[in-house]
Amino acid sequence: MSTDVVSGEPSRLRADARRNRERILRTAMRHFSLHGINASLEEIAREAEVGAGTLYRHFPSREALLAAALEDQQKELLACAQRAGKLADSGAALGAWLGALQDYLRSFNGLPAPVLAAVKERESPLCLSCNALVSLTDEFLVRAQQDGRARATVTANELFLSALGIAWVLNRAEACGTTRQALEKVLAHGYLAATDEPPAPMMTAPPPGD
Amino acid sequence: MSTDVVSGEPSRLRADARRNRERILRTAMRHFSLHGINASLEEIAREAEVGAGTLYRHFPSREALLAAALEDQQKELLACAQRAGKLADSGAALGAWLGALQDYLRSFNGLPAPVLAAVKERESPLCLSCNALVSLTDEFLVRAQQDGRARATVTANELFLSALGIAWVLNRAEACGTTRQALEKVLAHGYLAATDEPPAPMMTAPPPGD
DNA sequence: AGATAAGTGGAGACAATCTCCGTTTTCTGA
DNA sequence: TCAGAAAACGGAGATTGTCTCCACTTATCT
Repeated sequence: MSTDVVSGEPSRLRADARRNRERILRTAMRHFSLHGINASLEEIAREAEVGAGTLYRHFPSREALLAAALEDQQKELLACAQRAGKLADSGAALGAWLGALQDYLRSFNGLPAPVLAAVKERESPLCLSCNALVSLTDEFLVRAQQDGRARATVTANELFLSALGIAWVLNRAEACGTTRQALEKVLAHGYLAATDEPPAPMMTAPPPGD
Repeated sequence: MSTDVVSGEPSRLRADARRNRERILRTAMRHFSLHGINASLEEIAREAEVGAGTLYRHFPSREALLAAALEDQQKELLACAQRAGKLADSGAALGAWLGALQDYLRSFNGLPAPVLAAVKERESPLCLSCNALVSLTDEFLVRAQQDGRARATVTANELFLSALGIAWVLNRAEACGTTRQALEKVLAHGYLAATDEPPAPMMTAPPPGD
């Protein structure tokens, strides 16, 4: 928000304030990467050489700081979405998007929790970007559904939340006997055998030749 | 552990110790139910009218207290497993088990987190029961796989972790646009259309007429 | 009843969050 | 260029929570 490097906004912040904000942000990114989203704010303030009050004035809550610290990764994610959107195969596009989402959710350890919280609490600083994530998921999903590549009864919300759940597990459980690929595959195909029961009263799947 | 009401163990605990343990446990169950697994231990001690030291001697960690407070629910879960095991339809049995698991994981708000942690940390007081949960999942899954009801490439670990992920989401997101049934369905069938691609190099799918 | 081992409780060390307000720094325009 | 006003700073301290330590109390055994 407030001051993008690129956007020409002159930033009404005083020079020292802008400097401090930047220091805090840089330090926060390091600490969140290193120690997860629960990194000590006190510690961040100390290392950025500002008082606690300064940190809290710039970023009134952990989530506000988190949101600011995630800006880069969000841009990266949007770029991935752009690329995925250009894939001809809508099923592959959806897969690519979900993969990118997993990457994003791994930016900081424990990130899925505040993201999930932001989905419901509409006042969260993360809320804006979260809604965007659900919307994007919706776009990819709908396109895949129109091509008969995704089940028609799945909603974007369900899919997004499931992806969040997987990300949460992987955040803590990687190398505990499972891989990201394995869980993504379960999410894609389910655990039931394909022949078990027609899951949706969907229109006859078109033959592979478009 | 230590003293089951039923098992005849005379309990080497002194009378006052046993009394205190019981008070703590009862209070803890209330607080965990009310405020989730992060309920203040200090508060629990105060309300149980014991010193902090007493609480920590009986239950050296939050997880130890949690494990003790969950004994009842675990019994209930095992009973469910018994019942599910008697179902003739192995697919339905697996579904019933996963449902019971969801119920269990909703005993206290936030429970999936320590359960997941316990899966990897082998010293956790919750570890024992967690391993049992994975084993049970395995039994149900294998049976369903033998009947061709579950995909052969899914492992119990993957399925259990996925269920944990869903439980985690539901713990916090129910009424945020999704229901438990919806997420369970996604887990069961996946998000891809059934015709998309044979998910496993499995033996030729039998024609719909069994 | 008296000895002794088991158990108690709460003071206190420590860590983290967040607020408040006296002080310092920047900005502005005369 | 230099006040004066406004903006921002920082850190002390209130608060809450976890966990330990040990002087004291209480149950148990003989």
